[in-house]
Amino acid sequence: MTSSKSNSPTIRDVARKAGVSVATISRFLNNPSLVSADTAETVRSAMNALNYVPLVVARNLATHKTNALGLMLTEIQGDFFTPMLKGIESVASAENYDLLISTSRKTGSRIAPPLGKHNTDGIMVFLDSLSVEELKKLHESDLPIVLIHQTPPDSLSIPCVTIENKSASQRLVTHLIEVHHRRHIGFLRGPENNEDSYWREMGYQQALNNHHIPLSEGLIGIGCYDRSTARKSTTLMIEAHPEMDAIFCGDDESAIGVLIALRDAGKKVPEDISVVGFDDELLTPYLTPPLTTVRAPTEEVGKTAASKLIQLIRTGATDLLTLLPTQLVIRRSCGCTEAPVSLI
Amino acid sequence: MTSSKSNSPTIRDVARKAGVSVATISRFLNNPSLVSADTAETVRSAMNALNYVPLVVARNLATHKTNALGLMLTEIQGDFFTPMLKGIESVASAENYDLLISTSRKTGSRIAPPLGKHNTDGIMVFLDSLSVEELKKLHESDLPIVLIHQTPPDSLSIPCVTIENKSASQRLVTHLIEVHHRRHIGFLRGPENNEDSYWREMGYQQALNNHHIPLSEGLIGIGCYDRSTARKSTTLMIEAHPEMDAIFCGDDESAIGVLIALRDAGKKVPEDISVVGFDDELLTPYLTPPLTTVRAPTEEVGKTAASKLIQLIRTGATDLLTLLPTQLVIRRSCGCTEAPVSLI
DNA sequence: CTGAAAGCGCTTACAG
DNA sequence: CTGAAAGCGCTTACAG
Repeated sequence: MTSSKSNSPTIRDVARKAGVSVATISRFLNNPSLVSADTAETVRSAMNALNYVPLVVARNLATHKTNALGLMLTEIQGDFFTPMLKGIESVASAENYDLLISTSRKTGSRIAPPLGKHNTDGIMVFLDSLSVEELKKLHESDLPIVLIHQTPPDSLSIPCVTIENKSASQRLVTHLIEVHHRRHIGFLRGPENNEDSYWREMGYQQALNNHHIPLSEGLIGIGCYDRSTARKSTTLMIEAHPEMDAIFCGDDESAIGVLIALRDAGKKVPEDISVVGFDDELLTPYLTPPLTTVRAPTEEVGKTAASKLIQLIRTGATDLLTLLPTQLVIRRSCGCTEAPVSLI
Repeated sequence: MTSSKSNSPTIRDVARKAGVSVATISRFLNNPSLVSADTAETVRSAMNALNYVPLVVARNLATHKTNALGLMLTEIQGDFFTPMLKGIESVASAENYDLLISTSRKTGSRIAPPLGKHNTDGIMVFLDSLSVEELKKLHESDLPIVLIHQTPPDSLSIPCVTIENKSASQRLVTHLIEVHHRRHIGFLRGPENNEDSYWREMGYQQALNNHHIPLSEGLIGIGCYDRSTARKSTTLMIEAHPEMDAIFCGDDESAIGVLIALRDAGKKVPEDISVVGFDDELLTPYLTPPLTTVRAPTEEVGKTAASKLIQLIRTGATDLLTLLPTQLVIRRSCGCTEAPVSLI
């Protein structure tokens, strides 16, 4: 016989059964050291007998916490998503936070935004899933926020965790120059305003500069992190610049389009032209030839973002910028001839 | 100046500002038709002026709902995960449910289970992320549950959504027999007790039976939905059964291991031996040769599971079993010689 | 159509 | 170490 209408026992039922006050039950739940050993034992068995589970929403209302972390993204897709979420979930659950996921597509005209102070203790914002205005508004509401793969807009100082793009790109392009003696190296940009792409381009420029190779606008192609744009851009570039002997793709998806365009144009990779990418997507070892690229530590990004957010929630502060290291993955599309790698 | 300590305005603040009672605000929020047009307008502008957002936990406590759907899984990984989650998220958010994700790894000794009545209106359980006992307990607590890719244990009648495995497998094996004239067809099982694998094997048997090909235990190999187990199994099988001229892999991951084992053994695919898989993972078109397989409608599974769960929550009932259709994807590893498919 | 009031199940000063 | 009581911000019969 419980006192509530629903079949779940409440803290009151446990208190009655244990012969103590609800305050004591609450203390036992939140800070067992506050109750005597005897009482603790009584409470424990009463809880077991009733199969009691505290109702989190009641606790949340009383404490003004939600114990939930939010993750905001534009779309659930792509190779990065699974490892990133895996990283986030692992630290969230280790720290006893629920994880709330939301996609920013349809922020239509609902009264409450999908994620905010009302249902979350803090949120992670992936790429530009939120407009600057929305971000500003949330930030001004004092909601703890951590940005992922995107630095904050001008005036806002919001912590950000992302990856090291420039130096890896520079090393990769340097590899093309020094090891494979490429001099006419193209670059395929990512979408407009994409920061990863920006820094990858900076690394590319730096490598060329260091080797006194002049930049050529004609060797910079438009990309969108997608295959078909890359394919078209590549076709145009090789027509205009037949001397091009390497292409650094802003990402692996583009690299796939590039490989196809080159095949169609009768160019051999890597004999005639080197192709390298960025991201190390799962399928890159299976491409023909296997793609030389840069591995981004995406799961680590997820973990770090969640950790920083929790730190921000708990202490009110955390590092403003965390740059996670990336790593060259040399396969064959650059011109190297490794022993065949086992894919298992 | 708000009445609460936190900086967020409460329903009380809005009521004061609008010069009405909190009940009216609440009504406006939940069922605007209950308030007069005039009042509605006043309330609306008061809400806007204060930038009011209802605190969901308070509402949840009052209504005894959480407005959240839970998703329970063993691990965040694999090709299926992203599309499944995408499907789930799309219907959850369309129906205004929050989505809570939890991994069952560390159900250690915490007081509350990660997902349950206390934080969720209902949950989806993927594969065997919950023990039969846990499932039973949750089900007895009257929590709405939908199983994904797994039928309920004996006594429990819990709705389930999964895919059609048997007939697709049968068609695929029939294709090997009728089109490519294979007679010594091996099968690589998935993990013990995996239902998908069980039905795939049934389809395999059925196809053989229909063509009066005797089953041979020696042609059934052990797999675990992973590459290296499949590789080892295959090596053993072809040694013992050099006459084997086709292998139906319980899944695509295994198919990768099989292809490697066959390459190492000097067998040509598909000339000497056909290889087909199941799942249609993203990288299968890039394998050598491109893999013939079966496409599972994973995003659809996610959508359907979420829809059924919501229906169950709202009406108290839904279909006990939903079987989503699958589709053959013929590429080259079976022996077919299609025109090369553009990968864009 | 609207308001006053009780209640949802917790937590947490405040006393003792 | 423990209890009584107020409060968290909503919703919802109950009256009117």
